[in-house]
Amino acid sequence: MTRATHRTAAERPRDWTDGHVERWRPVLPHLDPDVEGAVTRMSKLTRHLGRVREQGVADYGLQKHEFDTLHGLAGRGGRATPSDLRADLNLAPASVTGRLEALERRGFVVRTPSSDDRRRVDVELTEAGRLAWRRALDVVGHEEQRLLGVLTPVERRQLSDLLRRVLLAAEQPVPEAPADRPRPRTDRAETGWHG
Amino acid sequence: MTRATHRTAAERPRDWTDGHVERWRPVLPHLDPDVEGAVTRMSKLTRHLGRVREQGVADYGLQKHEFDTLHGLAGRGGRATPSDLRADLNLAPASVTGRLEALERRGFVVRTPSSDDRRRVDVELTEAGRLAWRRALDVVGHEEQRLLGVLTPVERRQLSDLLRRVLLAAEQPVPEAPADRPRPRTDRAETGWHG
DNA sequence: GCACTGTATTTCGTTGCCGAAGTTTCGGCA
DNA sequence: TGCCGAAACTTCGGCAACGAAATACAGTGC
Repeated sequence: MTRATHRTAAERPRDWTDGHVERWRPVLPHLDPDVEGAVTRMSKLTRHLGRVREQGVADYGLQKHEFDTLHGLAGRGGRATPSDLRADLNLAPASVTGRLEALERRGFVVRTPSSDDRRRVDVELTEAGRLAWRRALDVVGHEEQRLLGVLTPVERRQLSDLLRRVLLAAEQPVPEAPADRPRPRTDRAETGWHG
Repeated sequence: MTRATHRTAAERPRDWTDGHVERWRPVLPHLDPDVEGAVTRMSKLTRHLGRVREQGVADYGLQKHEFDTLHGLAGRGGRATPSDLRADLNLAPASVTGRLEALERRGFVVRTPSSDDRRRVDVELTEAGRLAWRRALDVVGHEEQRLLGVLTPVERRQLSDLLRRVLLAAEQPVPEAPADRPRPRTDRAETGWHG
């Protein structure tokens, strides 16, 4: 397995991104192929998993965003506030309302005004909701497992660790605020990130 | 670099995803934390870069999708067909039409019916378009470089290589159809992928 | 008690994306 | 030549996401 990295470049199998980056080299010689390659692949993979999820959960009568919402809710033990979901799902507040409304119509969640803080709303997974989520659940994990399964456990750990270092940099709002530049509104784009 | 993995868990800095995965462990003990961690981080990072791009190019009067379209066009040397862009940008045909129309209104591209094959349309970057693209370009690469820059060159290569192996698996429509399960329509989700 | 600031959620209007259907053109084949 | 399936692009209808503003409430200071 790890032997693969010792192959010569000629015999190493190429993926779509290799071609993509190669096409760009002459136009933008200054960019690092490995940076571009890694970023492109992450984007592609994310999209791919999204599509698979979409079509996978469709067999259970759910749409991707519906499943994701149920999933987020289940991750909080079946009870959460819209704000929690907004944070977990990285969504605009308005979107959460829309999703919950649709799910409520289908009988997958119930919204009840919180009694202790009446600004809040408690969202709860119904039995039907939990069931739908459960049924669709396996399908989703399978593709991730299948893809990441081509790596050895050690490599998977490596990958996850490398990404963590990158993400830590991303979560750091401003690594080196030189203060000499006003640095235009980084407000929502950065602070909303952790949420 | 592997030195970092030898830190004790206690002193290794944690990112958002660590908390996320940890929250899920009790609910779904069967999933591999490294798979989940890697996938989550890629998704997060992709989203993050998207937001940064959004707000970065806004300073040049562009929206993310506008820039991306110009970028794709520039990557083809300034000339392409809608189909090319559809493939490169991973978009539905209808979306390409919409984007190009908006860009044409702004004078960034020109669409002319191809003369040799009159089903086709030639899309060409205007001087104004190329200029807008050029101006916004640096801003975009910077964040990628900043984030991936926390890794050493060797690590970046490693990351890219690991991802290539994963992506190769993704591009493989179905590696091992077990045939014991009917495996519902994988049609569009998989074949449309390379496009 | 009352204004004030901040937070939680919803409503509203707009936008981009997508799937499906439609139109024109191409290429092969009789 | 004339037909027919496939291809390239567009139009159409609908949906989900977003930003901004509105609503409702909590907590604080006076």
